Amino acid sequence: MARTKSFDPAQVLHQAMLLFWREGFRQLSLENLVQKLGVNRYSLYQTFGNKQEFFQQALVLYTDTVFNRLLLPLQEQQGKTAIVAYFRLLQRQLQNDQASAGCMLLNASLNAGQLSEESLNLIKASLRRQEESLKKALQQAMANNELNRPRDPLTASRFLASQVHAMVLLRQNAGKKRVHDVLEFMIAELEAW
Amino acid sequence: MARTKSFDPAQVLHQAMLLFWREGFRQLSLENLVQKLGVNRYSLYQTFGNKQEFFQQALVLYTDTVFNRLLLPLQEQQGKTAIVAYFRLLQRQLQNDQASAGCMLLNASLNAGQLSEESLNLIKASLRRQEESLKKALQQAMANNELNRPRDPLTASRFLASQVHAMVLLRQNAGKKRVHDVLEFMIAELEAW
DNA sequence: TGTAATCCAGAATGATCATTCTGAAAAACA
DNA sequence: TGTTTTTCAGAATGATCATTCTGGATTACA
Repeated sequence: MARTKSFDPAQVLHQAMLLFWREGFRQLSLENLVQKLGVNRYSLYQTFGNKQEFFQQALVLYTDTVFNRLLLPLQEQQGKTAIVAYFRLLQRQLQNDQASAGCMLLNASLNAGQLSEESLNLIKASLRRQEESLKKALQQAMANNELNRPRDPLTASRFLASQVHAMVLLRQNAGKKRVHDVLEFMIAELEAW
Repeated sequence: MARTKSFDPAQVLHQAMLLFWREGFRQLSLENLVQKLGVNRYSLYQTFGNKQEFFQQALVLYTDTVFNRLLLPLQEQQGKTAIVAYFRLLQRQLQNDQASAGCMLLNASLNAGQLSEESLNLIKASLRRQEESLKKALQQAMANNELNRPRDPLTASRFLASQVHAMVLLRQNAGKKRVHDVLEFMIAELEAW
């Protein structure tokens, strides 16, 4: 009866996610998407909806496969160990080439005016989850007497989240080596907490 | 002989700088500039050149009046005192309403693809100057034995510059109070160096 | 092999953008 | 007051964008 799709939607969405991640919603034109994905314009509309909806699906995929995966050490380990493991995993991820595109969530939130309400909500929820995970680990660390001096867990978790954002931002403007050195420095500071 | 301009170019450039700072090069259309500046389209072209050149002049103005002014404590004071004074001045500046637009240089560097080579050079030079100023102050601090343990001045200066960027970025996504608390936390950490 | 559904390429549409043009209004100075 | 230069408002131009349309090509199944 029906002709089959000549492309795999999941694979195309993954490629589109990498493109949206690097170029941003507004900068990446549909013309570019058609060319770089090798998929017909109209097929993209039929499969993924309009550009906003397409971006939203890419954002969800990014959150699931990149952002949340990075948070795993904070859920699998305890206290200060978990926090250091989180930064170590970040260190490894930032050495990937695609990390030079920064964080898709942060990039998107800086261009909030272009996004749908739905996308903004997803971004906010993800960043809050990051902060919450850090706060929980910090509370454990303090309960275990793992810190040299007491710190307010809420403010400290926001501080640490900011540190992560700073490293991701640095990766967008600088080379791998500089990021590696600064992040090692940061981990050393954290070990001395 | 000639009719006089009905606007003050310096004042208009200042307003344009605030707009470019908040909206970014691409997002801010000439249509918007004409409306919000209250100056005729053609007059803008005659006075400031095309959009790229207009943006470049706004960028220079920002660097002179905002970015470099923030670096003054690092040149006027010595060692650790200078660094803390720098963060304290940052704290004050970030409480201004216009600070919710973040840093024009960082915003621009994240959309590097849209900018002229000239603008990119100005941004790079400014960020390097920030790093250099911090490094000099750190070297003084270490020479004066003001730090509890030794740190590599180059990496530490890059770390501190990243801290500043993180606070500016945070200000774009969060309210004044949260920024204030996290920055106070950061200064307390720095005092314990 | 015929048919029916879906795919696809490129053109068409309408919006927005940066830039330039045109022609009339304004104002400084003689 | 008249001349001359610049200002200014809005239209014109040409590019790019998201989205939709059209008409033929493709392919699964009967």
